[in-house]
Amino acid sequence: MAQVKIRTYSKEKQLVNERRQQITKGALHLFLKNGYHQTSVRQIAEASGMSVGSIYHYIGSKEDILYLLIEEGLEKTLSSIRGLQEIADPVEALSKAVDKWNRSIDEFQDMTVFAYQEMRNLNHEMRTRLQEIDMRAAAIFERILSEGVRQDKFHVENVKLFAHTMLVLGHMWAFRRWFLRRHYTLEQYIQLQKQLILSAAGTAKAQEDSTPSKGR
Amino acid sequence: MAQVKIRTYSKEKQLVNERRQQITKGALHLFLKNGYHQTSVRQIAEASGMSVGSIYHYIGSKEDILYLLIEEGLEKTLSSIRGLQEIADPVEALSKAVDKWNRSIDEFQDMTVFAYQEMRNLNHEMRTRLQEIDMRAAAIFERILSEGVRQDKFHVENVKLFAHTMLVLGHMWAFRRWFLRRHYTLEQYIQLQKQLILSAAGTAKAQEDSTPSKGR
Amino acid sequence: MAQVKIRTYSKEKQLVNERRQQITKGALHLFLKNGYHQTSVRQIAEASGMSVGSIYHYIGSKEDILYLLIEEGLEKTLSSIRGLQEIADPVEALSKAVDKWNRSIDEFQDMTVFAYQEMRNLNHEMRTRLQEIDMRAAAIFERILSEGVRQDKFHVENVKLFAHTMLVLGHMWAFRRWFLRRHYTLEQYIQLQKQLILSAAGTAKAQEDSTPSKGR
Amino acid sequence: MAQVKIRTYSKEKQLVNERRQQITKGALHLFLKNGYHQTSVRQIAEASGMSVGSIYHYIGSKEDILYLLIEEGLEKTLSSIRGLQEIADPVEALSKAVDKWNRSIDEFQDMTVFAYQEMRNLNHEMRTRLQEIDMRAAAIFERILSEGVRQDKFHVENVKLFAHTMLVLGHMWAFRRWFLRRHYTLEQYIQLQKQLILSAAGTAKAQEDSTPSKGR
DNA sequence: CATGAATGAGGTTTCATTCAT
DNA sequence: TATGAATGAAACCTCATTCAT
Repeated sequence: MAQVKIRTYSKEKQLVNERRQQITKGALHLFLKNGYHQTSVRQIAEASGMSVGSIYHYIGSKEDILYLLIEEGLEKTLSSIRGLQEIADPVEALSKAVDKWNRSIDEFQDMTVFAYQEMRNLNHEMRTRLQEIDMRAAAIFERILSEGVRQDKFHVENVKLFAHTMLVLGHMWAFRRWFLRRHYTLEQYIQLQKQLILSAAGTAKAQEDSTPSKGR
Repeated sequence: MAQVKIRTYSKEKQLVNERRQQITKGALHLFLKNGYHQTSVRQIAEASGMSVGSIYHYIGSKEDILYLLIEEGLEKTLSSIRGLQEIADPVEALSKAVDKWNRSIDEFQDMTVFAYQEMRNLNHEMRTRLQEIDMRAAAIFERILSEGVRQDKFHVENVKLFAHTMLVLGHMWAFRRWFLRRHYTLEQYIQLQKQLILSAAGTAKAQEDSTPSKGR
Repeated sequence: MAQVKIRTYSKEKQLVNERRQQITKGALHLFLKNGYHQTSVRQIAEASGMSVGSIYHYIGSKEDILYLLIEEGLEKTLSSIRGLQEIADPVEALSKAVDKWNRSIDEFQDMTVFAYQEMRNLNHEMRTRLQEIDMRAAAIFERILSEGVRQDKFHVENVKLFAHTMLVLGHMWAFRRWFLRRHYTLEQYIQLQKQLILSAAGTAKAQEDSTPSKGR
Repeated sequence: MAQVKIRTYSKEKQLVNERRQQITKGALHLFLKNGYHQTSVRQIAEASGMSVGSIYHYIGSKEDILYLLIEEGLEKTLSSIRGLQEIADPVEALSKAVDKWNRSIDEFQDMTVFAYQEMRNLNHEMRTRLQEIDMRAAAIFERILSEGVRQDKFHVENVKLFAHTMLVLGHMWAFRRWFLRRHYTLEQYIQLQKQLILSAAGTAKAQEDSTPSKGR
């Protein structure tokens, strides 16, 4: 749970945050386009309108940039499903969760794929910290599912695994886009995954839902 | 569908294949452990008992090694589920497919994760070629599912997507092992995913299966 | 003989001296531990509780800090033997001089070694200025020796060289400590060098001195 | 006593030695003129007619170059006094030893000063290894002195320290050349140090020697 | 007087690939 | 066929110094 410490020579928190934003903003496009290793710090400097020296004034290493970028991406993705566990009806909550989650992944699809690919370049501590963010997303799904099970609306044997599976089915939209985009629109994908998830959760809703749309 | 052409200065097909095997075998461990970019051709040469010069005699670039390695890995993973579409009973076939697929992923988990992470370093043609292999795996699931739907054993709206989802749920065991291994054994995972898939497929079997085991 | 001029933007001599003291005090430990080149101005700023900007307010360059530091060190080392030429008996004076000199070197051994190693990084003028300090130490020995020769107590052909040799034999305790400390205590070293010097100076005292102690 | 291992990608010992010679030869002038830190590997590459890449084919780091250079210098300096302990007459042997040693130092004076200054930039193992070479020189002096003491020609209380002192008095000619060259020729210096050493060694020879020459 | 953000040249080292042997 | 020496561009990162505030 301990925060990842990133070296900076500045003591002004405000400025540090600003500049780091500037750096990650500049790096984002380059990283997504060319990958972490194929992007040089000089390029990042140029793209973010700073000098190389200044960059190292606010971060300790190139790795730190990668970390900050992914962290920010995960947090953003996560924020879309915050508060969904407050919805009273579990079926509705789950349905909305799938919806929001998939749209969020769609919005940050590049980032999502990127995270899968480049997280290996982070040290253990950083990776652990990012996995924690991931687990916070799972926890939201988990609570919805648990409530549904308690209300006997869902029949899910292992809530934790089910939650993670939902997470991954969202990610799938991003990392298998080379296939999915050829066959489905986001709307269709959401619709279909919703059915799959609800029916796997053993709810009657799944059947009703399946009639209208006709996939492709 | 066109084959990826890899440069070689040798004309003896037999020898070329042998040497390429030798190269990928040497590279495998290094790539999995340190990643593609962190592995140098010199290291690969050492590990495979060849000289750097010889390596470039049989391949055209470092990228080619990456390609060969992943291709081989995917083929191996795929081969575990070959022939399953021959099974008459779709429910049994699907159940077996999930079983085999997950065990196969488990066996090649490093390779699976690696493929997710490093495929970005391949050029378009190579990536396309590897995706085709992937689709062949999906096709097997697809045929099983289609047959089940035809026999009215499964109620799956979109067979293609369902097949891909099954693929990904297998991969998930590899790329989320940091989480899954802490909570489940492979057996438990297979059991639980089988239930999820069968129940999502709308088969009665799912309910029966769920009663005995109690997850964790 | 001209003083080395060091740039400052301040006109208050008092303050300049104070701040320079502060700087060299902060730099001392770092320079001795990590060397001149391996120490950054930022580190010095931190260690001396000043900002980088302030440092450059009172000195002109990093080189200046090196100069001030060594100058101060040499002056301190020198001050231990000041006034010894006043002693009437040349034999006693010489003996005391060796004693004091070696103890002084021992006290500032890190500084002594450091001066040998890093003086090369100073410009010609600075180096010359520091060599003058060195010669003042030699001059003290020289006067003692000359007086001894005049009184026919010493038989030294070249007084100047002998004086410098005495200086160096003191330094030796510092820059060969990796060897000397393994075999001798400071007391033993002083005792033995005293004998060597007195006997080289052709005094009878040397023989007497050599009998009691048995070195090691 | 263990050899310092220096990385190389070549297995041909002959070639490695040749190229390392080439490197150190190129570095020598630059190091002596500008110092270790002020010399870049790029400069060394140019000076030695190799590419930067090639340099790193034969050494592991810049530090290694420094080590090789100093080692070679010390060995050369040492070789001048090899075999002197074979001389039967200790007085003659010692006299010759001082002579040879000082001339050797004179020949390699830049290297000698350089070694004093830059050895701090080597790691512990390397430094230790170089000190061993130093001790081999001392051992030669030691054996001569011991033999003289056995024959009652010398009266030296601590032979080991005396030997080291002789070493240092030689070095002194190099690192105090800024002073010594102004006042003495090498011949004079040798003459005077010979007297000092012989008289400190308590031999009658010293007195005889002192009469003819008149120093300056 | 005091600060510390900003700079950009330059440091060491690595590496995929070629080519003469 | 096989070798591995050679290359040189480019990687990440540091640092003394300045100057606007």
